[in-house]
Amino acid sequence: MAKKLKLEADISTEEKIKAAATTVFMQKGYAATRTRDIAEAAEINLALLNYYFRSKEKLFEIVMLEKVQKLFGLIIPIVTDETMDLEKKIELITANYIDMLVENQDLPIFVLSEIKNHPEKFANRIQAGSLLSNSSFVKQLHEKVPHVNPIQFLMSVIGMIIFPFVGKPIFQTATGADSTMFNGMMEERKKLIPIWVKAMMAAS
Amino acid sequence: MAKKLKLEADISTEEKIKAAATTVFMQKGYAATRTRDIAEAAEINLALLNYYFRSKEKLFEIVMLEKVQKLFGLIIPIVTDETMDLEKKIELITANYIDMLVENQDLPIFVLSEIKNHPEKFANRIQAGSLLSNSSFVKQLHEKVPHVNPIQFLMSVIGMIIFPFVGKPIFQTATGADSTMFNGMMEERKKLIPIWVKAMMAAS
DNA sequence: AATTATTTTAATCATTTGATTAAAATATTT
DNA sequence: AAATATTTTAATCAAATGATTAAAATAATT
Repeated sequence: MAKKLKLEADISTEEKIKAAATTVFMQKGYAATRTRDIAEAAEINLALLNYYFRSKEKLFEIVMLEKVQKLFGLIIPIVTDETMDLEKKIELITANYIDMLVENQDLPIFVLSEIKNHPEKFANRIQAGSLLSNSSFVKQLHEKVPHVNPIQFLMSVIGMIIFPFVGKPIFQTATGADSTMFNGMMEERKKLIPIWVKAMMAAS
Repeated sequence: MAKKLKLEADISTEEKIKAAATTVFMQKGYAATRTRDIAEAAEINLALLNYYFRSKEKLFEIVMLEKVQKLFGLIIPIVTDETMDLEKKIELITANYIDMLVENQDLPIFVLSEIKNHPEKFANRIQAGSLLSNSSFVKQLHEKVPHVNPIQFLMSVIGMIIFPFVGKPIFQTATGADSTMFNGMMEERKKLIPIWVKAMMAAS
């Protein structure tokens, strides 16, 4: 066997396990994942997983927090920006989200489903909620359309962006679209959704 | 113990197990569900579950097919209707879906997540796809807005309707809304979404 | 009422699974 | 090079889990 410098080995082994855990957890969900699946994917002995991460649950929490961050972190700096105008924010949220989701298509269903299965652990810990509610984005929406609850728009925009990825198994078989076609449609949505949202605001 | 007529016992016990299985599967998902959880919820001996349904997987398939039917069955008769006009269809789909989802809030995340976890078993078996693609609803969309892929509208409408329920754990903590407030917002969406979709079509 | 068929139970299996332990291998420090 | 610390492995545990079996209880039929 080849010699390994300590630090390199440390990072490499630990990261290898975490990367494998990320892959397997995202694909199968927490409950259906066996620690042996992760060990096999990481090409390490099962005991090493517990040596580095103590338990399946602890390892999962690390993966999960990273994915929650990835799913919700994107939107916070945009909606809280005090200088950008409303329409620009909508364009940016749409484009950034779709770009990220095209590269991480399993992310939304994984995160939303695991939050639902472990609400006591994650639901409260996500303060994206209060950040959003008090954001300048919500204020701008309220100024533009005072008689509609801004959350109604927020749900719709996020829904239009995220839902195609959540419902992909359906739409895919529904339309016989391959991945290239699906991604092409998502690309098209970066233009469509901002146009639509502006029309929605004007109509309300 | 009270006497039981054979047929009554049959239906009652079998239905009791199926009802309990539905509850537990919907709440925890397939992988996290233990057959003992179901037996306990149904107040029956564990062996009875296997006596009536052979295996956890067979029982799950029965529950799952019913739920898939519930989630997708609603939309088919409307979108395939050859006489109803486009705007009426949008109103009806929205109202019917929201009414049903308010009563079955866990349905979308359960079905979509399980389909994702067992694609080989369910994804292809759902022919809602081809029905949709060739529906008069899609034709009507294409006539009204020829230069936009009708599936783009479909994804948006379904997304606006379903996503609030999928993302409920987020929006709930996000807004501090209780269930009554959430349901009230869903009620409001029955009016908002058709207005919005009409505006979207006019703007495209 | 006696016999047969159906339903239910208690006990138990064989696997799977998360985790631990003690020893071996490797790296680091002295 | 010797001593010490860290990393990795093989073997194993205890608990959980899906499923089965044989017997008991109940219902239906003759």
